[in-house]
Amino acid sequence: MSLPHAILTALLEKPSSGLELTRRFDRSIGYFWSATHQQIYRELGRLEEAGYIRALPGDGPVRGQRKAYEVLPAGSGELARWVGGSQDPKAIRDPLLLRVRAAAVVGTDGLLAELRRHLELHRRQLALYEAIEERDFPPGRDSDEDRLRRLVLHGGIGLETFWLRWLEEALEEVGGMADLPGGDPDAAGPADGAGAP
Amino acid sequence: MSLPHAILTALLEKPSSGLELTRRFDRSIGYFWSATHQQIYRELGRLEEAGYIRALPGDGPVRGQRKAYEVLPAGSGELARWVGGSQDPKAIRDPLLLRVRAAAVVGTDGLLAELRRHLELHRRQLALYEAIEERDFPPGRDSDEDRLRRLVLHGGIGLETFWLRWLEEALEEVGGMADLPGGDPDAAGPADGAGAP
DNA sequence: AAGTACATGTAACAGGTTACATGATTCA
DNA sequence: TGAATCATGTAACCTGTTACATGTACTT
Repeated sequence: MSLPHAILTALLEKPSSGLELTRRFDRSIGYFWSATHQQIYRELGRLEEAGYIRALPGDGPVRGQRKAYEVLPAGSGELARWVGGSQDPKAIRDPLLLRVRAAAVVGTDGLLAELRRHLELHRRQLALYEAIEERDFPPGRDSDEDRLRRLVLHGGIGLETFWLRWLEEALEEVGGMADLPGGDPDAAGPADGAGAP
Repeated sequence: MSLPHAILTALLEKPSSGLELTRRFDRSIGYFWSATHQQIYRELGRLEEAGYIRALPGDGPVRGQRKAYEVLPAGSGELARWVGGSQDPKAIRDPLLLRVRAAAVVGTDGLLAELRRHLELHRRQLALYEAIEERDFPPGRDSDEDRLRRLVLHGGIGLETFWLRWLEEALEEVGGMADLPGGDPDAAGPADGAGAP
């Protein structure tokens, strides 16, 4: 239940049409909650029906034509409720960690190159976030709003930094293995791997 | 497309029934790829039909009765292919970061308590991972399989550590704000927040 | 008049979540 | 025999993804 709230946030920052939102979900907000244009149009319809947003007047309901939305009081109310509510953090669900675990049973063939590729991708993403911080949050300006948005950006920076460190450790470990082919069942470690308490 | 591979990995580590798998997805593998029992049974059916796994002989197709599966050669082949393949890292999609960003426009009411709650949850999770490392990976044992599994665990430890640090920063920032009520549009920062290059 | 970019949608499907249903086994 | 537990499954729904469809505005 986060996409509607992501859209409400984006529209509060600036009333927009579906396509403008789509563009902003390719950067900005999209760095922390991505969405395709199909999702956005579907959700705009629902939000309008729920009375959270409305189409700005002056636009007939024509198909190929721009239609901009703004948030209604009920919408910002719902958003504020959501911000202050309680939501457990979601469990980790990462394919790369899973692949390393699978490599322990079927071998690391091809894994090293993939780890190097990910390292490079995360380096670029980190550089991007750091450039944004320098550009959008120069020292001196620090309204509460700015501080909160910089805090979010620091989340992104921290996550990318984590991945860089982990990938460096992974490259060292996997690089030192002689391409361990199909996992030898008799040599396997604890049956349940990183198991339970 | 990761759930089938998570199941193949779990079954290669130890042939199991659906319920046993469900239990192991509540810990162990589940720390990095969670799944409910409904997902698991659905996927077991598909994997069997695809010829990747088979039910261990000796079990009639009775409803309420235990049915254990093992991985066939085609299954470990598919898993090895998947490990060595190419998959881009997924973009960040985190509700808590999104909520902080929303707080910049609708106010931080209720946020502080939620941040504290998350801090406590992540502390516990980190302690759990550290206990597992101590228990399952004592110094001395270091087969390639063990090193890979410990590497995965270090991923979990690194992620939890990141969250702890970020939440501490967040508590300091948000704690210093006088509960900033509804966002004042005129005082808002850059229209697109942490924007684009 | 044709092509391209802009803009809004529909349809079909896969993966994940929640609620419920059914049968077998054990034990009081 | 009735309740609790183990075990497997069905159904409905929501979110996210991919492919495609339709219409407008601008340029050449």
